[in-house]
Amino acid sequence: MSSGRRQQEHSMEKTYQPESIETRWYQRWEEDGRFTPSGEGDPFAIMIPPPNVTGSLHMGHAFQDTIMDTLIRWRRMQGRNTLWQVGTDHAGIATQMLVERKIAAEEGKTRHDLGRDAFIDKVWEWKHESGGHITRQLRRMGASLDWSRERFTMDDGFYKAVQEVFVRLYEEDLVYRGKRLVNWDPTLNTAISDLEVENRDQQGQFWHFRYPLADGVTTDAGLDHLVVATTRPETLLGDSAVAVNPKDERYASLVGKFVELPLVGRRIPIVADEHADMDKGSGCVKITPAHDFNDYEVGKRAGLPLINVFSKTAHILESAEAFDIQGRPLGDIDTALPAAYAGLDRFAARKAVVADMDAQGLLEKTETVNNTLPYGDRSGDVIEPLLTDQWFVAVETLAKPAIEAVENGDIQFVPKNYENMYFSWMRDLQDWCISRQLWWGHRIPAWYDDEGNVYVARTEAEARDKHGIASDVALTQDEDVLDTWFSSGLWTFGTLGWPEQTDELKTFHPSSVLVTGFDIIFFWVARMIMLTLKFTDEVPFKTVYVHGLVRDGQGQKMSKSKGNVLDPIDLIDGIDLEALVEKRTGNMMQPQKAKAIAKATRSEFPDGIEAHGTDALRYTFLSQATTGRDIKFDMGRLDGYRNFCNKLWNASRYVLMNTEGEDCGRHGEDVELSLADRWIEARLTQTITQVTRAMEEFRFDHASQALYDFVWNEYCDWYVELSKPVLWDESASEAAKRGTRRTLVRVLESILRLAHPMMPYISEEIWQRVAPLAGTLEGDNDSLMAKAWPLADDALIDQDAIRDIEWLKGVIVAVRNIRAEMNIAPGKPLDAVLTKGSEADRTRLSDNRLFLSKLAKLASIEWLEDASQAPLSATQLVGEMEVLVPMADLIDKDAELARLGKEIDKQDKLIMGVEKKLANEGFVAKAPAAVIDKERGKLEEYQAARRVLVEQREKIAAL
RNA sequence: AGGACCAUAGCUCAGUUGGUUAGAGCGCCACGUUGACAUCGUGGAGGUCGGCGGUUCAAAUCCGCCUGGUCCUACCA
Repeated sequence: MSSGRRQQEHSMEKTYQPESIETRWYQRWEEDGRFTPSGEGDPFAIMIPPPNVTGSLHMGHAFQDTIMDTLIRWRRMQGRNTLWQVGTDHAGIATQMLVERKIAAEEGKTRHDLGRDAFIDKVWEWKHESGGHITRQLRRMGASLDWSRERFTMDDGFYKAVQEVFVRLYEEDLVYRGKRLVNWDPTLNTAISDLEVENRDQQGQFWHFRYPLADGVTTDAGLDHLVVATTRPETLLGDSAVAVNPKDERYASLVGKFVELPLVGRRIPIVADEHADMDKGSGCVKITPAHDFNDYEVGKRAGLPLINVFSKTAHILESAEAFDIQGRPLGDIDTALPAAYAGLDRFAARKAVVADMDAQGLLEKTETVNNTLPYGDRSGDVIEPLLTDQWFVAVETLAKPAIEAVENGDIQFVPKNYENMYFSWMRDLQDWCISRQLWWGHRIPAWYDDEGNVYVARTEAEARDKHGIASDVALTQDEDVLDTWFSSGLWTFGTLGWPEQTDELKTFHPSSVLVTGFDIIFFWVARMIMLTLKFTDEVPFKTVYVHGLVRDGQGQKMSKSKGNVLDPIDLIDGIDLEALVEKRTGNMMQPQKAKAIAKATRSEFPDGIEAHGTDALRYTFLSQATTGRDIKFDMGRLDGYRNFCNKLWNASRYVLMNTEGEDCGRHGEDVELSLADRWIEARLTQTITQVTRAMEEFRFDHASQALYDFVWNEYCDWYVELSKPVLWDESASEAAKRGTRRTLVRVLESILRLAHPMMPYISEEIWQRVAPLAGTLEGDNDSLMAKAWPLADDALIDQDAIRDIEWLKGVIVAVRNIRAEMNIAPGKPLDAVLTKGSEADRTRLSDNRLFLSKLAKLASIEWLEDASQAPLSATQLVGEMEVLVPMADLIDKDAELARLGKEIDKQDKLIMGVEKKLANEGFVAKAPAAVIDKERGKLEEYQAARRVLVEQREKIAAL
């Protein structure tokens, strides 16, 4: 039998020590192949949003992975054929930049120094070196991912899938190439998508320029010029018109006339276009179709030439380039630019243009305005709209079914309001620019001959074959790579072997749930839906669970520059203060902030961060996982759930100490179940129902809360205490002891099952010790992971037991209250008397005498038939019944009178409230009978309580 | 400018279809080392549910307006 792995310490540490068990269990599960699909049951699949291959785990990942793992473990226990697909993303720009920085630092070289092939080799090298980092961290989180199926968005299979999709889209005219205005990052020298642009507010200058009218024309007001305003004077060089609103009578006579473009001397027309806003400035606007998205549209409508004046690095060209709206070069336009500007970068050119306009008396005025500027979210550089050759996906036909899939409920968002966000974006979708001028990524499968003809095919050979191109004709492949989201858009089916029709694809697609952040709905979710519907005729997933951002305790976004980043691994393992400060201040982009960050860190974490263990971290995330809103990570809760782990651990210690080596009735021996036994089974059943329902509704906060309450407030606080008198009292029968041991063990075993999806490590560790006693361990290598999720059997809900225990608790709490109020030592044995109760109360007393005296620390407890015989006592009410602790000599008369007065006032208020309600005719006439009865019941209850207090007051006053 | 979400105890948050004496954890106060646990136990204090108005017999809950906050989209020539 016991292979070394089965052997365990039989004694448990006094406090829970997560670090000693977590890694061990993860390795064991992985070795035993417990993360692979069982092949039985209904399929349940989650595809992990692939993290950047060279990244490291941040709080957002940890949160997201906890939710996915909880869902996966839960469904696995329910007997589903469960796949959690793992993989990483090549993350084009991010990874390329990272490696570029690395070789700049280490070798002082740029990627151009190395050349494309050598550079890409370096990236692969880096991938192999660092790619395991995040997957190791995922393992620390306990994520039960199927590592045997790990994928990468640039592995061979994905390469095939990407080529296939691109080629098929091209063949259906859904991918096209064209010279279009795109968001251009002059630092990275690549196009980026709208989504990668971050708009930032700032103050800018607003220059008003005079554009002289040509041919001696004057305005109605008699001026020889028009005034246009701009925040980007350098684009003047590329103006191809001035627009006025067609309804603007001031300029009606000028439409069709010309202005002479200052500095350049080009004659440009005055056109009428709705884009010009009559109420803004002069009502005239300069039109630069090659450098502004709105102007591009005006240019399209008015048939204007596109005049590009920028290089790819946003420097002024020696002479401009002119194209028509289709991107064809135009020969008949004067493209000369003033030599003085050639080679200036855009900001220097701006200064120069302003200065020159001013010098010529053409600068009417300068204002300071607030405006927003587009920045590249990777480079931080100002984005320039630039005319370049790019590949696009025509999204209109793809968007339609993608919208319908959500409309008709094939895909559901949780929470639902994100559907609106999705619709509003999808209804107004621009064609998706998918080419990037990068080296790291899927190279576009298009080849060109010397004449510039393009051939799209899966391989060069196929291109030659298909188009009959002789082998002596040189073909060169497109230099560009595809947007990372193009390949990750294929994630749900690409990971399952598409384009092959694999068994996995048939079994696990569509996947069940996508767990993702709202910030990625446009980037990823929408594109996945479009591409997946197109190529599989299936939705990629049935449910999208959208979670919020993990922020710090103050609600700030976590960022390196703010110095408020928490590393999930540090929360698990702990970190000392110096290491934490170093981590937060080392290697900063803005070193001047280091001092303040170090100070803030020292004050927030004077002793560093203690180890909390993975389960406590997971539980914290789950308890804070309110759907769809950001979470402020609460260190206090993390401590609290670490304590919860310890509580569970110690309750288990108690159970083991009292059951190991004892008869727990696991072979069907006779048992006698106590009231407490029946009660805890009933409450367990209710808890199973609650937790299961919460999981079904994705309310992990409710699930974790229900379990926490049950474990701490019911099982530990009451049931364990109630088990002690039975186990430790000599008079209890063997059958009763056996019944209690069996219940202790069985309920704990069920608790561990309920806890497992949320807290996999501690539950497994304890389960291994408890399962033999419960008789649920099957074989040496058994695991809680493989056990069934508990089913609620409503027949076990014994309402009488629940009522009786509530009564018992009531009496015990009443005595404790008396102790506290009278300032009596907790350990001092008291005599108690019950009176004014019903027959049922009397029976309960005789049935529970033992429990009452033990838990309330009573020397005696008696039933008094005639309440008028009661000695002077401290009194508490349990329903109608009074709990009395005789104590004539101990009462502080004045203090007690004051206290009773306050209590009576309190009851008076309650009584008045209810009486008022009942006196309200509208209420009596319209409220449902049940509500009215309830109010009447309350009234009686309050009045009874008041009577007791008044009697008591009279007695004491008479002393 | 349009839209979304949020505002409940000192802090972080629950509060299902309107009917509770409005809850939990942490923190705070008092007492306490009884044989699972001081990462603990017992008891307690603390909220006019952001403001105003409306619907209703009844509003933390539904509606409108306002204030404050977070975010998204668009625009800023």
